[in-house]
Amino acid sequence: MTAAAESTTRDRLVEAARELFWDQGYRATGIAQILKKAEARSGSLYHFFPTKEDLLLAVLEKYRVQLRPWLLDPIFQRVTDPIERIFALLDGYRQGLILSDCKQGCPIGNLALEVGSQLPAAREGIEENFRGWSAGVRECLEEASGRLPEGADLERISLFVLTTMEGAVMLARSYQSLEPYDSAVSSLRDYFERLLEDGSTWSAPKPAQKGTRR
Amino acid sequence: MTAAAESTTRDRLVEAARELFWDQGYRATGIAQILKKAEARSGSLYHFFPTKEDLLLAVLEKYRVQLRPWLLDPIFQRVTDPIERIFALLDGYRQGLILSDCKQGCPIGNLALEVGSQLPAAREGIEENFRGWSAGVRECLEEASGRLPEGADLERISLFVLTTMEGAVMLARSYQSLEPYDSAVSSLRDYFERLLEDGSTWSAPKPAQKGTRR
DNA sequence: GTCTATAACTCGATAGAC
DNA sequence: GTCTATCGAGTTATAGAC
Repeated sequence: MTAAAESTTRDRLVEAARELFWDQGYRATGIAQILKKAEARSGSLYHFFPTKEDLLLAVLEKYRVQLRPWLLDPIFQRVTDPIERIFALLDGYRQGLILSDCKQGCPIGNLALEVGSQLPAAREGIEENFRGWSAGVRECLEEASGRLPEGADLERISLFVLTTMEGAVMLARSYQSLEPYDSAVSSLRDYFERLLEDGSTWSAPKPAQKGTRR
Repeated sequence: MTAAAESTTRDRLVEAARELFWDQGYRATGIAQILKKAEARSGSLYHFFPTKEDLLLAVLEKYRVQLRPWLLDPIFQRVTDPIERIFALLDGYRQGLILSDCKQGCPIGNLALEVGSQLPAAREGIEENFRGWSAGVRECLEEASGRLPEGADLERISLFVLTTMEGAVMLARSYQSLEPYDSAVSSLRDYFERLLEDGSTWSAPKPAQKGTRR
């Protein structure tokens, strides 16, 4: 096993499964479809993954490992203000909705509702992903803690950001519209402004997105 | 019709499908399973519903029709304060999580992520259900509008409540714990308290707030 | 590790008698 | 409107050669 970047059969299988599970869901994706996309044969797949569920676990592990380098780090590098980092993260999901015409949402959230209650090992992988995501938000909050009310429950707020994102993505997909997403983010922004106003020098909120505002 | 509700085959099929879709999801539920639970044969099912998707649409229609008499009205009757009605509604979902050991969530939310992007007719039924739910919340907000900041965007807040509920249920199931649910509801409560105690005008995010004093 | 072939089963849906 | 019988396709997974 070298550290080189050549795509192994295993990698192609996991990546193909990742994309298809995201597009169609876990059950709606057949093994045959994964094999075709990965340009592999069933013998290879079952050599690496005894069952389809094991493949799902590998997908969740990939998400977990790539969370920082692929999702958080690029945003944290581009945006410096810790609070704006949170909203930049949310804007990333907004871009995903735009690119998919509001059809694709959060891959972890999809799996959470589809298989989270039925496949215990997968549920754990999902929980780990959520914990990693909210930990990223929490770091932002800690950096901005001076501007937040003293004693603010940062863990609670970071969970609230995740809650809002997942709920908002669900509604955007269900309404086939960005409106409920923008609406929810605006509400979250409003909440943050009311939090920040409490103690602080924080001023001039950025012109977020043009949601449904009256 | 006697007072004792005699269940028609059609009703039993829809109810069996509703429960199974809620428990297991749409794809994970087989026709055979539905037939067994409903004590019916495939000839009957396909007499009423040409496809499995048509059965799903009937389930969504049932949810839509029963939303007020089964979900909203009992709560509105029991709780009078309009803001507390909203939190009583959220507490109802909490009870559902407790009863199912955090395994069952919102049946509409589940279907939204599983089939919302793939079955357009089902997506419409899901959207209708969400609209009905948030309209119920909106009525509460209108009743409490005197206590909210002037010009508050009630539509946006009602969508935010729905967003929070759906996101919170997802996290509770994923964490197998009520904690993230309670956490999110606490955050929403905090938001409402900040809105309610704000006697001044709606301070929703504005491009440039200048000299806003409270 | 990868290949082909296929087992064993379930799926949604249909046909036609009654 | 309900019954039995079943179709054809699709499913996950396996066997065994290379």
